[in-house]
Amino acid sequence: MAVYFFNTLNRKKEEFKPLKDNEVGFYTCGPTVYNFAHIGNFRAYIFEDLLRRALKYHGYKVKQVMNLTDVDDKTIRDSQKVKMSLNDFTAQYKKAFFEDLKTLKIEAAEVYPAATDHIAEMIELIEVLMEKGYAYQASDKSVYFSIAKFPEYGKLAKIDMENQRAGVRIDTDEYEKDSVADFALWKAYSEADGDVMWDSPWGKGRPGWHIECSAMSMKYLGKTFDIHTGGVDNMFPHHEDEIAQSESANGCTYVNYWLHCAHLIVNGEKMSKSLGNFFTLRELIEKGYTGSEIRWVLLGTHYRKKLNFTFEACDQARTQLKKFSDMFIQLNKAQGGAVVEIDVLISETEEHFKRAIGDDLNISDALSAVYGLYNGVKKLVNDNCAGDYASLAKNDAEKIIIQFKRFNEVLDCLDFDVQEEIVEIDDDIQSLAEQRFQARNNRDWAEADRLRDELKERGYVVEDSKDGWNLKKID
RNA sequence: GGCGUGGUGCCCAAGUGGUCUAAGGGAGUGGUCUGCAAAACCAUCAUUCACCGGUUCAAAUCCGGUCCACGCCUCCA
Repeated sequence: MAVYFFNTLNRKKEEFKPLKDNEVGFYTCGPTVYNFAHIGNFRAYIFEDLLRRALKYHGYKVKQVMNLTDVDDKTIRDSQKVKMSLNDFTAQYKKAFFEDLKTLKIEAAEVYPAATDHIAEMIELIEVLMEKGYAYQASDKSVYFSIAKFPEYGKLAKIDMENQRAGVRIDTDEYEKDSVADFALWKAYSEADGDVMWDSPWGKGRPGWHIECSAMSMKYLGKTFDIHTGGVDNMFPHHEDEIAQSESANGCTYVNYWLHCAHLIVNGEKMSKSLGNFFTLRELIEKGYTGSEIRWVLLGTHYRKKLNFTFEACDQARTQLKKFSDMFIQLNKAQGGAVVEIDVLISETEEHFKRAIGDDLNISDALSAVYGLYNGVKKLVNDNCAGDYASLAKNDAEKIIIQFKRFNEVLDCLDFDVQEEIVEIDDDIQSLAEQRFQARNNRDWAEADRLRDELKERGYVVEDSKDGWNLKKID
């Protein structure tokens, strides 16, 4: 089954053809480790996780590389603020990042190269650019890439440098450059960098931002590779600069497919600290949401569409995921002999799902396939088993669960091991419920309702069932 | 100023020339069940796709214009 992606390079959906038959190499711009990642960041990482799982679902072997930017203005600035070494400072956020990935069940990439471990590779690449005449050292000792030497500059972001607003980015430091848009490959050491510096053929300093991605992707994926992803904001200048550097140095296409995800907004507004709508994953977990619920929300909107994050959506996620868990609990009870025609439903929804995620990661359509199975199963059980899952044949129930697990290879939000809620309940609550049960049996409705209200006040909801009652704690 | 994206029911959200009187979810409504509830289940829920024109046998989907929202052009995913 063919896979299609919307390629930013020409703004069209294209059939995906990897360099190697069965293997896909892709590079995803990772975090700058100067703080806890926020949900906007995770929108991008979830998108990339969906990409890798969709590729695997379609039978590809994947090699994903995600960089960790552990040296730049922000990491240096903030490590100095707290008087920590750059390494110690970034180490704590790297650790936090990996913990967060686990919370959101984002699959581990094959390689997580850190910029500071690849200074030598970056220097090597800059040397090639110097030799080939694409780079120059300015009077401020920094090394810049000359975009005038790369006529295709702007092809990704569709930016025509002639028409750009002149002046906005010129500050006093930048007069050294031949052209304002030239970007730094190597930044000469300045006092503000403290003890952060490396030796290079151009003197002490540190790498520019863009060069790490070019150097590290080349090392782990080759000079040309299949897919490169990131947030839309990375399109320009970051990815444009990567293309310029890499293609100038290597003389070949850098990346075949560029995929960019749209931003996340919160309650319709851009997420920002001043609006008070800025959330890290950790804050949401503290509010009581689970990783699966947040994953479901972040996964649920197509990656090229702005995702409006709301608490309402998180609550909906809880409701939706619970529906699936409830069905799994029921399916696990199957032990009857009723055989239902399940195979067609399974193969249809499987095909639907696979086609959808292969169609530029159309998650909405894919989820409709999942609900197709869900609703189809309910209908079969209603029609053939009078709604009683216990009378369903165990073998059929297992087939259904296997298919949901198959979907879960991509979604990874469904929980198959939920037990029916057994709440630890105090004896006095238990006895209130008991008394109410007795009152009901005695048809003393007034007393029964009074006891129900009392239980409610104490935080429990009573649900009557055929042969007794259930107590549920109110959240 | 330049470039780009998007406006689909109460909310979220697919569909991008005919199977669309528009998928799916949430909420709502009606019903079954129940002493009443809750839960569960069943049913129902846009002749319409921001607006105005045009192309076409046929448009939510293509073209032009208008309005609105947003992003990038300032190392923020």
